[in-house]
Amino acid sequence: MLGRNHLRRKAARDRAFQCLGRHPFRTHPDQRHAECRGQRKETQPPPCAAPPAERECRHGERQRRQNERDPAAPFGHDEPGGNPAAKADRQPQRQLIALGFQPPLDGGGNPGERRLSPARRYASPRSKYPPHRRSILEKARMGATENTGGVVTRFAPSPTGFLHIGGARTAIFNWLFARHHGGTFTLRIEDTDRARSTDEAIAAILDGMRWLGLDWDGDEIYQFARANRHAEVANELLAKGHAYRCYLTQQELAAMREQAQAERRPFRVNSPWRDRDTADAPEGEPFVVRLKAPRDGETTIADAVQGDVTVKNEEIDDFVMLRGDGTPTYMLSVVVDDHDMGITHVIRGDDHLNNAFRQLALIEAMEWPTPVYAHVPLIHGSDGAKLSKRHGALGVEAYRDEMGMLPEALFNYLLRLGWGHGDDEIISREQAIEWFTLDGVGKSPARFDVKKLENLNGHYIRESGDAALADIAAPLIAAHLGHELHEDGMDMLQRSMAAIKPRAKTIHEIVEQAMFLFRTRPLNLDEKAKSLLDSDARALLATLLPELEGLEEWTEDALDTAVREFAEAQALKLGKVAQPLRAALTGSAQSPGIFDVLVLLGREESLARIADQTR
RNA sequence: GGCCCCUUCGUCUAGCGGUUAGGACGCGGCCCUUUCACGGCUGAAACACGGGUUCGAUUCCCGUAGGGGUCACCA
Repeated sequence: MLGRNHLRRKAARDRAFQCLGRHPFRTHPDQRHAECRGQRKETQPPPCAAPPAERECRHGERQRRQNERDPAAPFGHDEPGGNPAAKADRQPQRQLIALGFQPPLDGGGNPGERRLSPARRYASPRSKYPPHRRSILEKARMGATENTGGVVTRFAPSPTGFLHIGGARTAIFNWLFARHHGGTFTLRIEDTDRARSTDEAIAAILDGMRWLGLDWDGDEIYQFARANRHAEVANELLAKGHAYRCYLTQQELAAMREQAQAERRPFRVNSPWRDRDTADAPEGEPFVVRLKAPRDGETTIADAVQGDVTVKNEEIDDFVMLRGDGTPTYMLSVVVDDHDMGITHVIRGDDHLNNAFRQLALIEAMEWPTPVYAHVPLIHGSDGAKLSKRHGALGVEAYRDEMGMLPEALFNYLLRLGWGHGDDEIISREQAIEWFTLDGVGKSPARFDVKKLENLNGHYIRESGDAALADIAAPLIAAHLGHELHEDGMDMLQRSMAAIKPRAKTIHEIVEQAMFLFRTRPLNLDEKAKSLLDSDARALLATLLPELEGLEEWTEDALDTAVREFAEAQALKLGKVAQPLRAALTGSAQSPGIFDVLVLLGREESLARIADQTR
């Protein structure tokens, strides 16, 4: 798996870092121009080929800024404070962000269908600031970015469902990468699909993020709120001749598609409007705005995970940027937002790899700097099929609520799924931040393995504090009992954790195993407990009972001694006494150590439960 | 179907031209033991296949097979 892939990936990474001017070893300026990410071949000279004086090479531009800051800066932590010149250089970007927060387009979307509350379009649910103040906040936030490690990542879920396991892992990778480099991790809600986006999904995603401890910098950004800005870019492209109005109808498109299929050749939108004179445009007819994607040559992306990926430009179609109703499509929105937010590293699912080429065409048309791409392989179900909503892809809250997982466990498991650091398995959040780099990410898809997750969860349960576990378990126990736990109940639950923890892989197992503490007499015995308590056993307990009643102190040591001496006197193995005792005390054949049980239950309750079984 | 990507134990992975191919989960055995766990020891278990390159390929190159992704006025 490694070998060639590894080397290719490494080469791609090296190049990527060179373009950012931050490669740890090869920092000679001339070398950095040799190969650039996402360069186009043949159609035009490589972006860095021309001397910067004649042609503004954006890579050179970024390069120069970098050098101005600190030519000898070490990798990754090179711009605290920045320098005024560099700062001024980036100013325009931040103003774009500010501009972006305007009311959406008039008539955009379909008003009747809108399911988001108006406020939601402008601000996060927790933001108490009206739209007009957001720009100020944004400026402050982006200003903060200047003082970090220069790395800016984003997690960009679309709120059409819960935060599923694949999205959670993408979020973790983005978060880790930003934190590792002392950079900025942003969250952007891609709610441009008005029909499918819901407030519930947004709440679930934010909730899941917080539960996993993935804190994002600044307020989350709502993409739909920036529709005006997206349209603005499309119009700019139109003005520059990099885009065109396409009057092709859905029917015409469908016909073209069918024909291509009939002739058994790949379908690609080949709009007659691409090169038509604007004067020919039909008056008042609806149109979409398409990007004029390059048609000759090929494009190579130096992906930080996948290595060099090359696609012929003829494969890239003139995708739609503005719909018939004037609203922006996802393809436009991501690129504009990523640019305006200053995203340096786009870490996302493999399924976007093909999109990256389209997006790159747009980026190049705008002459914007290219981010580093890192496309991580998808997670598959245990049977190797793609994880989908109806196929085992649960929301993270299901892992918490239905499967009883701890966030630490899910975090650790997801981190290890598709990423490795030598033989390390148990990795704390802190350790992960220290270790996480993109070259640890594998290229092949991983299968989800619940058993391993559970094992990890067991580990983190054992590591957890008794009070914390009791707090998580208490409401679940209360739900079973039908009433809240009293103070002494909570106390007993917490004290029982030391004995229960090593036996549980999930929170539900903790609850299950703690239930015996709260059952009321006379206990219901399960099948195994019943067979344990045959008449001999009951007689034995009857003999043992006065011994225990006579004990001066009810401690583990005292009980241990008493029961062992009793067993010896009866010429029985300890197990012969302990098992009936366990059945009588817990109603089950398995429980924590019997002396733990006796102590936890207390003298009165223990003796009463034993007595119940001797009658 | 076109294009793109992937392929080491059942699963997650280590491996960076010479290794008895390592670890973890799971599975089997043993030990510990009052049950169940925890813990300790231990066993079975993998380089998809075929060609090259090389003194030597799990590792580099090319095919084949299998798997995945993507081909919207969805994101």
